[in-house]
Amino acid sequence: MASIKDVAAEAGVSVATVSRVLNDHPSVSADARARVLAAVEALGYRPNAVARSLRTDQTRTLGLVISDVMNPYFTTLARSVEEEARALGYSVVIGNADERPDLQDHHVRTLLDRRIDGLLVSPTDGGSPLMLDTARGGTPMVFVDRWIPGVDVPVVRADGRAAVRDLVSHLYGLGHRRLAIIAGPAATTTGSERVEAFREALAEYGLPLPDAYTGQGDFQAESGRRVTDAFLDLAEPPEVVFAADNLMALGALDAVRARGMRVPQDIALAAFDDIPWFVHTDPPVTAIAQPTGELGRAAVRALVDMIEGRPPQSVTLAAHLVVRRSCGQPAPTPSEQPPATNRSLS
Amino acid sequence: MASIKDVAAEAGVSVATVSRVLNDHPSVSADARARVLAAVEALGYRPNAVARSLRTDQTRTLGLVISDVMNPYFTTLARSVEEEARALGYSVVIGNADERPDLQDHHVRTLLDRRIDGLLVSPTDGGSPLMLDTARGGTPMVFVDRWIPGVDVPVVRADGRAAVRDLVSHLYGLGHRRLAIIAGPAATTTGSERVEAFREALAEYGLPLPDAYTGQGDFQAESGRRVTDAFLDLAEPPEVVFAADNLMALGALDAVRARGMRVPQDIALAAFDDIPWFVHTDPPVTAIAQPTGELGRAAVRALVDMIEGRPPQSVTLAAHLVVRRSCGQPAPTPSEQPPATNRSLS
DNA sequence: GTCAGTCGTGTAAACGATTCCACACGACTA
DNA sequence: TAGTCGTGTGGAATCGTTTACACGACTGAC
Repeated sequence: MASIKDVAAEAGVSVATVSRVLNDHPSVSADARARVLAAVEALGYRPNAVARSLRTDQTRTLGLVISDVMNPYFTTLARSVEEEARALGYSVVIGNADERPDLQDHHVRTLLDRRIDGLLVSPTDGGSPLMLDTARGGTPMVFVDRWIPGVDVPVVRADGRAAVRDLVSHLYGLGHRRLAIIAGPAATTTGSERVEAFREALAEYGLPLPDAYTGQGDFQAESGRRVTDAFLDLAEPPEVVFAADNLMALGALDAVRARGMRVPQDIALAAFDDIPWFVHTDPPVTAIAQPTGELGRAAVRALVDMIEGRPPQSVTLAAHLVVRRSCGQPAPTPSEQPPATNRSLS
Repeated sequence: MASIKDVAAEAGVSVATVSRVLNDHPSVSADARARVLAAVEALGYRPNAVARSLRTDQTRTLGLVISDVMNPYFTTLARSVEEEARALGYSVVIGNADERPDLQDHHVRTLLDRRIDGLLVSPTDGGSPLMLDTARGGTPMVFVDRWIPGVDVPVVRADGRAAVRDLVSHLYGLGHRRLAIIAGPAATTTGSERVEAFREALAEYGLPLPDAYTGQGDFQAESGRRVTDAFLDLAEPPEVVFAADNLMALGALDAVRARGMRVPQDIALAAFDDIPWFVHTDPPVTAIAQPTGELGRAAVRALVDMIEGRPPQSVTLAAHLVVRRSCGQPAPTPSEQPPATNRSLS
């Protein structure tokens, strides 16, 4: 593969001049510029990004460590992150932690070794030593969706508090009184916050949230299945199950179906995180939708601000309730017609 | 950030010795090794992968260019690719082409500039000049899922021919005679092959595939919606719509629902690519399942073989039909109980 | 006609690693 | 005792860039 030296030789100039042309530095004669450009064309030369990064100490690359690629929420997030980064002249390297702290650390370490310019993380846990060191250690870093308390890093996230209150109000209005939740890992902020918001909202209606009605999940489908099974085995099962993410909702749906029971007749279901498929499940699932695309874009902007020496902004956006039929109410058909299935949620 | 020089100074040895310890080269005394390791520990030193890559001319990184991150099929593929690559000591950088040839080229170029060791591609089109040059130009490359005919690059893919025949047989058995297909872009192999297989299977049953019944989609939900709408507007609409991928099936579902019609009573639906959500849609969707995970793993193995100088193997695996209720038959309930929603399809 | 300032260019020093080569030092062997 | 060999080590070149610095040629002001 042709190097800058070959181009210099071909154009009859020094490598410095070639480099100047490539980075369009002003002081290059029109003649030299033309010759270099011709040589570049002739040789099909492309600058070696590795060498360039070594010299300039910047890679124009952002790392994004997400908790689970199989989760449509994170997939949407990744997509918007890449889009915004590309618009800003950066590329993105994604690491999938699969909700495993060890894998998360693996990716963070690999990305750091690669000398990425900045890191976007949606932590799977309360923060490994590596993560904490990285945050303190000067690497530009932004938390997105989930964050780690006590660490001085900008956070871009959605606040679901109001939407959860709306959900509880909706459920209460339908006559439900025994409400259960499938929580995410307590070590994640989204895991604990959603339970907290749910508990507070219930309290406003004078409803309790007994321990038996808070199942511990891990944001993956299997755990939703397991927890729902346990709920269904109770002497007095809940009337509603609220899954703290869409994958656990899917698991819950599995568990209910496996018993030959029906949603919402036998048990109601709601989920955090709306996704296109929820429109077409049986029944369509009532969910809390996050402005995922905007979250991703805002996170990239904050990170790039940090990298380029501008003060970064933490951002909190509102989530909102989307009512469908999984909690018992007939769908308000007009609003449910043909929502743009794919992109509309972002 | 500490460099190898700092470590050398701290340990009181030369950088050469540090490097030898790091790459566990045999000829280093136990004493020197211990001192270096201690210095590494003390300084929290991590080798700079950029510098290392420049010198060794390898990045231990694979590029994966997929057609659409929002498509669960590719998401599953990406996951298995990363897993296998990690097991083999490589990392993966994903580029999402969003079914756009220009974006695909953008990612290929970026990855090449980064000097990745090898490229895994699922091409969105018939091959841009860049793609063709890259393939011929000696960069280790493997096509996965889709490929470009006439290019001498190993291909790892699934053959859906038999499964499509099974599907048509299933549909014929249910009494359906007017079958339509939402095709993918003709420039992609999966786009044209699936139509071909469908047409051949129909021929075996003496059924035609009129032009009016072959709609042109682009593997995205919106096109499925549009094509289905057109089908439904025909004087004699088809009895079955077969979508060449899961996203277009989702769009088809949208279109049908928007008219207040029902699947399968008013029109039947089947899809290529099975995904966990199809179990829970209304109705559960009959689909052709690919061994996606195995595809990803085989592709990585082929690519790494190529990179490391071993002869790579093209691989073709079989897809199979999964019957659910969207074509009219009551589900064979036992097999449909609680299939592991998330991982089982890979 | 001299001097200061531009302008375009090239030389060479980095960046942080790996690795070839030479060499010092003991321990053998002859 | 002298020569040979093996072992561990360091010096220095190298990978492909960018960029500080120096330099020669020209311009315009005095």
